[in-house]
Amino acid sequence: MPTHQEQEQPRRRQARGERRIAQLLEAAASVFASTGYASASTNAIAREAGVSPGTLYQFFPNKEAIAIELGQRLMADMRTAYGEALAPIDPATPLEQAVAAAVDRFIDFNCHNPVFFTLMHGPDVPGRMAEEHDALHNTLITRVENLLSPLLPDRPAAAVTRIAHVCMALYMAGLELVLASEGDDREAYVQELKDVLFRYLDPLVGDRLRDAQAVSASTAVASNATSNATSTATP
Amino acid sequence: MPTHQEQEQPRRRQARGERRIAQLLEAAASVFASTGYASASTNAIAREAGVSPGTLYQFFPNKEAIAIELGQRLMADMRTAYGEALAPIDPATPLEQAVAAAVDRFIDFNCHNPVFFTLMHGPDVPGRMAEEHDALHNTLITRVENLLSPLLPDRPAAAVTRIAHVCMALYMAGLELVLASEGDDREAYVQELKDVLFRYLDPLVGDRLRDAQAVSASTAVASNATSNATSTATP
DNA sequence: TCAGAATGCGAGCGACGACTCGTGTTTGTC
DNA sequence: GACAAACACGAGTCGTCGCTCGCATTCTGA
Repeated sequence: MPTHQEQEQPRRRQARGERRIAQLLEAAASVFASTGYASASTNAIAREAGVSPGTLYQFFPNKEAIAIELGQRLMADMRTAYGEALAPIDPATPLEQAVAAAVDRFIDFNCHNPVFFTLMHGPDVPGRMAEEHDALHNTLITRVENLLSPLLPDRPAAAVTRIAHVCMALYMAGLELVLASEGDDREAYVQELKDVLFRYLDPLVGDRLRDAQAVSASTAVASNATSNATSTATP
Repeated sequence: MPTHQEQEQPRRRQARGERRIAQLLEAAASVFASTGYASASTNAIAREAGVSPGTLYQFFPNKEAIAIELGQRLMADMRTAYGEALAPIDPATPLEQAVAAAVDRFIDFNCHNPVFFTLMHGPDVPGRMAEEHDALHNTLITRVENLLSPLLPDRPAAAVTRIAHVCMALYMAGLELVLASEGDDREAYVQELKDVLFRYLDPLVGDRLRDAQAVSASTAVASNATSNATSTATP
């Protein structure tokens, strides 16, 4: 009597199949990003990928599984892309630079993967998709908490959590503006987002890091940042 | 030859009909708020209102028209509720209080009309609904611009517009957090939102208002209603 | 070489939702 | 009371969408 495995055994995929899966996920990313999850039809995804509806269901049991798999791959990409960006909290670097660096990385990732924002922000996520959504959100919240807690040693945990939620919400709001604009406007919005986060957090951090920030404190108010646009990669 | 009116003439409504319309709009508000616009079915709205699907279509040509009418009534409500809250920019009151008052009013309205946020924020708005959506958004943006422009006389118009967009985005983000929480948490988030907006705007307003407040600014500005800020404001 | 698995197709099924239509009831007006 | 218009009903139509099924084609391993 063989082992009766009720779960689906992972059917052996050929190289062709893996290619199709990548193709389908890319198509799904495109369709999701342009029309949202709920409005995206599986037929449209299959058409975008250049295959038949039946072929799509050879690799995914249902529409939700496509979004789940896509979300997981995006999370993996994000971890490898800048997983270490949030982890180390260097108390030596001034807050303004830390915020700017974090924002730059996040924005960069989301500009290259616009689906991510759609899946994170879309309210039209049924069933198990919502769990994935929440899990992802909570992961990010926890990260921000870990980043903030050394800077806010005096606050109760609930306050730190709340501040983390506010930071996430502010970031998502700014990201929406950034993704909706282009060119110089986009860079300007990025700068505004940095300003918002920095000015929000700076008074909370208090006098702890005040001395380290003394270098660039005076330039914060009067700077007009519309001219220099060469945002080269900072080493 | 009689006047061939291709457009639908407004059929004479009885009192019963007006009551039904209000009933249906209330039901639609409930269903939209709980499930979103796209996921809401007209049958569910009719059921919520306690009427048949056919009755619903006696008063609205289609699903979109329900949302349109609902949005227009909400806008009217908002205008009467605190239409004057944004209009007068009293330069004597400190920025912090002005921001707090505006936030309190907006939050209050949205807590009593949760549909408003759904219709404003939902990405699932097809066809003509999007126009209405944009129109409403632009109206609010313009209001914020008019509020800000006297405070930012030195900035170019594009910068003021951008700042207004940022303020709106920040407000919407904060509102989402507020609506998702309850009790003390909700009040705490309201306070955070006020802090965010104030800290963002305060450095922008800069030393201009600081002087004006010390001098107890001349009330000459308060009388003009829609003066399109002639950028050469003589200090 | 060849059995069997993986891949691919696309017409079609079942469910659901926006909307209609024929019919009956209530209301305003003469 | 009579007539028309407004109101109300709910079973039914039509289109869409997620998903299936039978069958053809390609690949793998022995």
